[in-house]
Order: sequence, then C-alpha cells, then structure tokens
Amino acid sequence: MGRRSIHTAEELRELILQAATELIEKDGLAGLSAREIARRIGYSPGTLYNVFENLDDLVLTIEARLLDRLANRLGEPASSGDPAQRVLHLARSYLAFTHENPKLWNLLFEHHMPSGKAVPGWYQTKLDGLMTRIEETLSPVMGTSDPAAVKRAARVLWAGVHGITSLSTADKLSNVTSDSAGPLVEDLVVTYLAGLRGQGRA
Amino acid sequence: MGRRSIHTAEELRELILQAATELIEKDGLAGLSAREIARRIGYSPGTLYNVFENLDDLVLTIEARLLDRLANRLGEPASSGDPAQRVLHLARSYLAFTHENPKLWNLLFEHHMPSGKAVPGWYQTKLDGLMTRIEETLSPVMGTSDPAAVKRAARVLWAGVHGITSLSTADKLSNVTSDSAGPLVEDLVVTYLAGLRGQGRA
DNA sequence: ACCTGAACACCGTTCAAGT
DNA sequence: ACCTGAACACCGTTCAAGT
Repeated sequence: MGRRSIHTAEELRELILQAATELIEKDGLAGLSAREIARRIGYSPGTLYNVFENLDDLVLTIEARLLDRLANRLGEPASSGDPAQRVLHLARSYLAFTHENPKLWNLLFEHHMPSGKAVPGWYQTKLDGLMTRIEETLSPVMGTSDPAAVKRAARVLWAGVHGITSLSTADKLSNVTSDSAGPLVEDLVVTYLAGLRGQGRA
Repeated sequence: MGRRSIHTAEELRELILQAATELIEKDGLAGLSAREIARRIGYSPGTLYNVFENLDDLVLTIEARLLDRLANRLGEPASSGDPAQRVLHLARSYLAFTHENPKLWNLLFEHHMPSGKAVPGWYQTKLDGLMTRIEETLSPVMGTSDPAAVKRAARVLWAGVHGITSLSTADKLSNVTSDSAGPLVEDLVVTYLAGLRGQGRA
C-alpha cells in the first residue's frame, strides 16, 4: 500500500514510544515486542524501522526520557536547609520516583546492549548529571576539602540506595526487603552519614 | 528415531546445564536459547522438555547451584576474630564471588518469573540462608540486644553491597563505578559500621 | 522408555514493491 | 516519501510417531 500520513512523523514516534512504554510497564522487557507495538498502533512492523534503528534504539530512547524525568524530579526545591536533611530528601525522592514506575525503572538495569555495542555518549552524560547532583548535595555535609572523597561517598550512597530499591522493585528478592524499602533507605543514609562524621570525614 | 541412551538421565541433565551455563556466561540471559542448547549437546529441542519443565525451570536450577556455591564460599573459615573484620571479610568474599562469574551472577537479577508465577519455595529458603549468615556475622558487632535491628542492618548492608556489585558487573553504569567496586564496598562497610557505633547501635 | 522432528504460534529485521 | 507485507532466519513448546 504505502503512504498514509494519517500521523506526522512526530506523532508516529510518540505513538510507538507510548505503546512500548505501556508494554514494559505491564510485563517488563520480556513483554516488549516490535510486532506487538505495531499491532497496537495499527501499523505494520516495518514502519517501526523507519523511525528507530532497532528495538535497542527504541528502548534507549525510553530510558533517556526516564532519566530526564528523574533529573527533573530531583531538581525540585531543596526543602530544609540542613545539609544532611537535603541528602535524605534526595534519597527519598529517588525512591519515590522508582516506586512510581517500578517496571520501567527496572528497565534501566534489565536491558543490556548486545555485546560489543557500547551505550551512546548522551546516555553516559545523563548519568553523569545525576551523579553530579548527588555530589553537590553531599558536598556541604562533608566539607568541600577533598573532591575525590565526596565523589566516592556519592557513589557509595547512590549504589546503596540503588541496591535497596532494585531489590524491592524487582520483587524477586521480596523477602530480603519485606521490610519496605523506605526505612532501609532511611537507615542507610542516616547511618552512613553518621559514619562519615565518626570518621572525621564530615 | 527415539531411544539413544548414549547418556544416562543424570548425564543428560548435566550436559544441558553445562551448555546453558556456557551460553549465559558468554552473552547473559539474552544468549540463552533452548534450541541452541540442543544443538550444542547434539539432541533435538524436544529432549530438553523431558528433563526440565521449561526454560524458566532450567534457569532456576542454574540459579540454585549458584546460590549454593556462594553459600559454600561464604562458609569458609572466618579469618580474624575481630567482629568488624569478619563483616568486612564476608563482604569481600561476596564481591570476589560475583566478580568471578559476572554474567552468571547477573542472571539472578536479570531473570524474572513470568508475571503470576512465584519463585519456588526452595529458592526463598536459599536466600534466607544467606541473610541468616549475614545476620550472624553482624550480630556480634551490634550486641545481640535487638534482633530486629540486626535484621535491618543486615539487609541494608546486603542491599548496599549488592548495589555496588551489580552496577559494576552490569558494566552498563560503569562510569558510576569506574572506581573499582572493591574500594566502594570497603568504604560502605567501614563507614556504615562506624555509623552504627556513632548512633550507639554498636 | 526415550528421543525425534514436524508443527504451531510466535519473534526481529530487511527490502522490493506499491501508492 | 511513506508504508506494506512477504520473506528470512530465528524463537519456545508440544506431541504423534518411531525404535
């Protein structure tokens, strides 16, 4: 047949992303399929490949938007002026965000590039932006003296919070966190910061 | 054709698990396929289904063995008598283990049951055993007063170490942990334990 | 009893052909 | 220019038929 132009290129792109996101939110990466997307938007499978290079490209686009949404969320007013409270606020915001779209968030860690292919540059850039945000929030707590120490502490906290949220949203290790994730994140941040003080690093 | 009996049922089972493990170690869960396993062991695809219910069953079996291997490893002689050092030793052993078979370890978190199906009971049991091991090691550090507090701290530490190792073995967020995982785990454990002391919880 | 291989219902991706 | 749909090379899983 050919040429329908019922939707503009832009609309078509959104339609595809929308359908893909719905599939992922339902059954995770396993529930995603090019043919199923095509079915849902009423186009043939081939059409997807006019818009995206392949499924990885499509998934990466969804991940990018998710990271942008998180960045926006974490950029909200910084609440209390107490530096330690601000770190806690950041962790809570992160946790809340991941719990709003658990399957979608899980996608970030469930999806891997085919071996050989590296993740695109803009992807790393977005992640770097998030790391920087954490470092900035942590820096006042530690005193700006040693940037490397702040960097390390930021990574430890990010990874730690990630571990808790990922175990709880993957729901596979649910018994490991039958304790809801909230109190665990709270405990991690508060205790880790207390440890920094105890070591004279804050 | 039918009936070959070149291998016993037991041998066949091992052959399948062996081939599957190799595929996973190469390309992760995405590299696993029933037909490819069959090709590699020189049997028809149907044969796999005489031995395992389906691919999930096979994967779960591989995960079980992995968890057993980890449990054995963590059961090794407890090194120094200093309680805090023993916690550190446990974390290091865990990290070392996950780095020996990164793709295989990643399988535990990459693989999800189809929605609806729960993970089998023995799976939870194995995980519980690991948690108990951590709690036992942590307990002397905290004083046995409050078991719930030990439980919580054990979960926070396990999840935290998991977060660090998973970000580093998934190699996707490599820049987040371009700092090698070792120092980060060290930092987490040492600082968290210092925090417990600072809060009068240890 | 054990194993095969055809069959069914799916995939991702490409591309000549149509409008 | 845009889209189709057949084609190719794959999947997981089942099960009648063979030895």
